[in-house]
Amino acid sequence: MGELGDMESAENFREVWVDVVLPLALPGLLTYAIPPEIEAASLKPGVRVVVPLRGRRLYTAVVHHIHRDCPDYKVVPIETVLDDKPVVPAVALKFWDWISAYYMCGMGEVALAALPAGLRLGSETRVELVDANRADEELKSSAFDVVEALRIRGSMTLVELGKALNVAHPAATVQRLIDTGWVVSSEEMKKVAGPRKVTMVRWSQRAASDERWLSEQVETTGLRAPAQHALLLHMADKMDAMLEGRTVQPMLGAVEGATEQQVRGALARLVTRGVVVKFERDPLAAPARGGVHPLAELSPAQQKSLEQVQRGFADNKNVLLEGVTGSGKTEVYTHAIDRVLRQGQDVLFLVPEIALTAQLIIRLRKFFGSHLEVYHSRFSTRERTATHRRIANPSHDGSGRLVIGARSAIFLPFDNLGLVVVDEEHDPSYKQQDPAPRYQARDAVIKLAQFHGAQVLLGSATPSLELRRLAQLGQICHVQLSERFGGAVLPEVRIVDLRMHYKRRTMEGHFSLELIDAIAATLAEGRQVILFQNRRGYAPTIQCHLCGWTPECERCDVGLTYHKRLADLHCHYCGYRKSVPPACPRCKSEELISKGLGTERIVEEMAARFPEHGVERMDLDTTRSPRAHEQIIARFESAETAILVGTQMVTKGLDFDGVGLVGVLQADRLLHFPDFRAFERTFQLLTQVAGRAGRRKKQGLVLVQTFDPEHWVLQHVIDHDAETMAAAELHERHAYGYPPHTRLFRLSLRHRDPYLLRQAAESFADRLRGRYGERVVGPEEPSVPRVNDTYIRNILIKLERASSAPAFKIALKEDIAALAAVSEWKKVRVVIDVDPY
DNA sequence: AGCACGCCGACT
DNA sequence: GTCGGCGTGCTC
Repeated sequence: MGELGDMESAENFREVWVDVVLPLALPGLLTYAIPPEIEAASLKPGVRVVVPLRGRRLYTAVVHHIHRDCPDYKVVPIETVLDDKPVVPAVALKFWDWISAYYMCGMGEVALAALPAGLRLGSETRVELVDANRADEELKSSAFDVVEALRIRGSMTLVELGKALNVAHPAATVQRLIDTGWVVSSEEMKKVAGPRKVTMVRWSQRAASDERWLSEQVETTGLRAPAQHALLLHMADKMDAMLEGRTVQPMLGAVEGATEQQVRGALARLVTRGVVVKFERDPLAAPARGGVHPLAELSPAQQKSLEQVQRGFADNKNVLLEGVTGSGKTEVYTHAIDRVLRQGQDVLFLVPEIALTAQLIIRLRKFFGSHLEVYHSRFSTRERTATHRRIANPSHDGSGRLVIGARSAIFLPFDNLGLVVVDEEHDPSYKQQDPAPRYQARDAVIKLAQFHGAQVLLGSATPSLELRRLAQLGQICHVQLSERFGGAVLPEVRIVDLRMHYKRRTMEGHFSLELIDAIAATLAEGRQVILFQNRRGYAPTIQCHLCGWTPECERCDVGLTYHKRLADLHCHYCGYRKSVPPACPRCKSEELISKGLGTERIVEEMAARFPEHGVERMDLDTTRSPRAHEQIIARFESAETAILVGTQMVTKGLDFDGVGLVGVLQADRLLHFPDFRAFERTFQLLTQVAGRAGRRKKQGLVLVQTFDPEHWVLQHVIDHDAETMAAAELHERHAYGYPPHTRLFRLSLRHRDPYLLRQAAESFADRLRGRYGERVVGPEEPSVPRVNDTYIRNILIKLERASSAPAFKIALKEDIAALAAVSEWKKVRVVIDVDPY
């Protein structure tokens, strides 16, 4: 840059301001001044800066843009610039803007979802005494404790003080001490978690290449040095077990029969002998590149689908791949992915829940090896930060990366995205429910891909009506893969009429004899059974046999769920728990019986009925620990478990040949769910779970128990007729003005006072009705009208797709502001959910 | 997210 | 009567 340029920037610094995104639930951006020592040119959008907030505390913020609009308030300068290179690339920042506008949430909320905690560290307040010898008689006890602690420890952070004194909020006391000149405080940034270094070991070159020499070494060591011997065996064992030829292992703290000291000594000697090599590295760094298998060969049907997909992409269209369960969509994905990776572009592979995809990850790792990254919010901060950093930097060899992740992976800092795959596109977990941004990752990713000039491949055996409609309109390309791979046939679906079985008394507990017989027959054939019930726990509740009393949550308007194993009652809304009372609190009867059916109870009934077979449960309660899910699947795969009982979890990702029968205990629970998507969802769940039965040549059987055997949705499940089902449901939705023909906005109003809330909600709905007429529904009482002592009323607005959403949103914000302008309603919270689920 | 200002219970 | 509980509001 020439002299003139320099002069210009020097001239400008006083009148340039920077707007930043703070990762906090703030409504908008905050404006800061640029101090003379910071070059305005270094403040590129997407770069992180440290800024003070409220005079003291420091926060990490992301530069949004630089501008010349002089704010009409006093601005504070930013503290420091953290990055040379944007942590959020320009495309990603544009995507943040879009999410914030579309889903009507603050940019800070987007940043909170998008940045792993390791990239948004703030400061801590550190305090120290001004004069350690000052007389302390005048101090009262809380302040005295602080001073005493500081005398012992020198200086402490507020958090440390809180822990040491066992006080939740030491800040007030400390502030008084600052005001009276006892202590001084300073802000220091929390330490940034640097790359972790762990000592790893691997075979020396000689040991790795000369197997005979190595086994000699192992043998001779055995005689006189048991610790070295054990270590060598351990290493041999571990390294053989490792995937894809990774030849490293962390140095192990404990080898059987040896102390850590002994292991260290033994290791040192093995290094001296030239058998193993020690080195340091970050265990989270991308694994060394391993042997990569060639892609699986496609069946003619798959090959044809792939070609159609590629043609759709060539037409610049996103593609919906509708493939029946077991048709091998994954193989089609891998070929499409491979092509993009070879072009040096990144691929994002979205899955509904990463925990359920161990099988998928193993398969993909086989093909893509070190190019594969996995990202999920269940991973530690450190892991997520490391992945974020790797994605923000180009790969070493210039090839594309494949990231498999759950919905939050859409916020990774891709700079050169070529393809997004959305597997099981219909799955409701793509929609984030609670903290804002309440985004639908499947929809958002279409926008993201558009910003990148990338394509989207959406796959499902039971496509959502949203995508079917887009396909009908020709806005996406619809590819069908209707043949099960390897010539397998779709299972036979049979409806079991519970009314008839109850009338004829051919029920055993919650099982019809028809289902019991089918289970027995399947087990006798040596095949396995999956039982589906959409309710975890033992039974929904307990009830007094005499007076009908049922326990309810004190803070929510909802019955408590009975968990037998823990012998207590849980509120699934606020987390409240209490133990089962010994007698009915109303009539003192001791006859409290459990009512209803959950997975826990089914397991109990099955174990009693088929004691010689393994029965296991898979639901939210049994998969809390990180590896539990994999282990349950492994036991099922090895046939150790003969009967697997579960919730939605058993409907996806279980691809085993041994399953001969799938039983659905209460289909009515799904059909009568109070939601406009209940029928669509029922069809999807039943079709998905049915797809677990009978792969390969042998046809599987699906039994669906219901009180409503003629229901049209069930009829379509029997016929495997997604097309007709969709047409009928689309027609219904059109008649009642529901998505996908309209867009929905759900306004959830919340307040502690039910009377006040009702008035505010009525008035607000009337105001909206004045503007939008019949499009406004409600206010309605939700199925759980009170959660945690806060009452809720919902208002739904059904907006035609043709009308302008941006204009609507502006008007809506005005209406909300008008509500808040009424003083007694100021405290009514309005939560907006765009495209609610 | 913090931290401050503001209304109701257990203590000098 | 005060100390202090955490319930809502604001942060450039």
